[in-house]
Amino acid sequence: MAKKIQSVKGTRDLLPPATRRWAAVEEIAREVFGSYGYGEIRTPLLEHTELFVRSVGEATDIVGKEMYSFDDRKGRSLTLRPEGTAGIARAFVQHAMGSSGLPIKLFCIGPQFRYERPQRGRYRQFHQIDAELIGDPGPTSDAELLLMLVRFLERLGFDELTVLLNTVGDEASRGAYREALVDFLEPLRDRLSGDSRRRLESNPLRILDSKVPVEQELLEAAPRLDDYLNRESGDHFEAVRRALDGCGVAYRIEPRLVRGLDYYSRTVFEIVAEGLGSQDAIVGGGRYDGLIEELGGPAVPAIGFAIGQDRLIDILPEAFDAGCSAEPPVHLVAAGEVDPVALLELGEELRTAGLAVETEVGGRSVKAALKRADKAGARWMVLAGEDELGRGEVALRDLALGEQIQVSRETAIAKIKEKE
RNA sequence: GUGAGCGUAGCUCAAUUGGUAGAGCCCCUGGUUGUGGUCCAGGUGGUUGCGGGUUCAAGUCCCGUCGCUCACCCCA
Repeated sequence: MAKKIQSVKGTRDLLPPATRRWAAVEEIAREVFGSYGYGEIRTPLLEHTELFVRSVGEATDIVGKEMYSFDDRKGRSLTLRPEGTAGIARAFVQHAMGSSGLPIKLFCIGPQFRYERPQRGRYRQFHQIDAELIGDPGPTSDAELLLMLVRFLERLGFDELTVLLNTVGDEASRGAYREALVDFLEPLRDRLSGDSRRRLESNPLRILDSKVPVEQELLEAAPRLDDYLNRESGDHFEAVRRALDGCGVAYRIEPRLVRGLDYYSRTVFEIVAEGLGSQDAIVGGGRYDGLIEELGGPAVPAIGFAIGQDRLIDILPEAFDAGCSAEPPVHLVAAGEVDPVALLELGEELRTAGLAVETEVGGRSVKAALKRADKAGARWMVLAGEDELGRGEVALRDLALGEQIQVSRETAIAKIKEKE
């Protein structure tokens, strides 16, 4: 036997019927996001490595150790996208999308890649649903984006999810705070973990959400970010909260929430879920006012989020499946010496009438066909034998009741439709 | 990248102190020359993840490797 080839580590096949949930989630995303004026964008899976280094940030784990990168035949360094925002921002700049008026609202559904050790809720190929609102600096946009996110999750049947909210201030505020935090932590250097010590230089804010208990204690006395917010940043956050309160969006302020990507400014947020083990973040996002300019575009502010589709689908409420299960098709079966073309034609006739039809072309016994139809949960079987075809009729069997009648094709179609 | 646990039929799992692999489900066929869900009978399906070692003998013990799972880290 030849050696079997299996899927690449950290990637997985999504098989039917599970794919129905995926498609249903995506349909609902298109519908909900569409109702807020968002248009779908599809960016390449492959980008120049440079894009992520410049946007996500050199000091981040994503760029530092998780990128799925390789050289192409001409020696150019390419990377399978590890997140969605960078590519969308790149496309915005490349196509001068701002020239047709701002803001631009976009969403993107598709796979992302990170070279990590797989575990539950973490795969090398995973899937995100991104939404980005580009070109409006106002807190009302922040609130509307979050509102849309919450509505989407509600549509899927989630009702217990809470948005964790924080602000990391604008660049000036963050700069001032960063200095204060480093001044505070520097004398305590010896008591910090290796990771945190490294971050003292590269990305001090990330130390804030360290999970090391000792560090948590040390941080109790650390300067607080909100004391360093300038007037503008403070007002912005205040306005976001007021808008969310007004719309009845539940959130919890999480002062330690900072986010792993360099490009965030001001509003940042996250949603974590129960029952997912340690990979429990299902949504992350925030404002990125400097990113587009950083990528050579105009100085245009933006805000967005990414939903982890794999994790989301993992914890979808039970009731969700009922809503996306399809009506099992009518089973069309030949009995005896029947011209296969006549069977195919009959199938087409039923489909033209709007029915879903599964044709049993296996040439096996009627008994076997019935078993299959039964297992598929079908309600109807249309049986076409020599006798029936000769008279222009079919045998219509109601599998639920076990009743069978000889009727014309038209009558059969009418009967099936009537009971649907 | 680090650590731990686990790899036996398509799936879920057995196999005693090492003694040449078995069940249930699924699938196929028949019991019904064209009739399901129950039942009965039969059948297909395995180089025990892969490679090496110890042994008279390895699914079982040892080493390596690959994969899966979980945790750390990080994040979606």
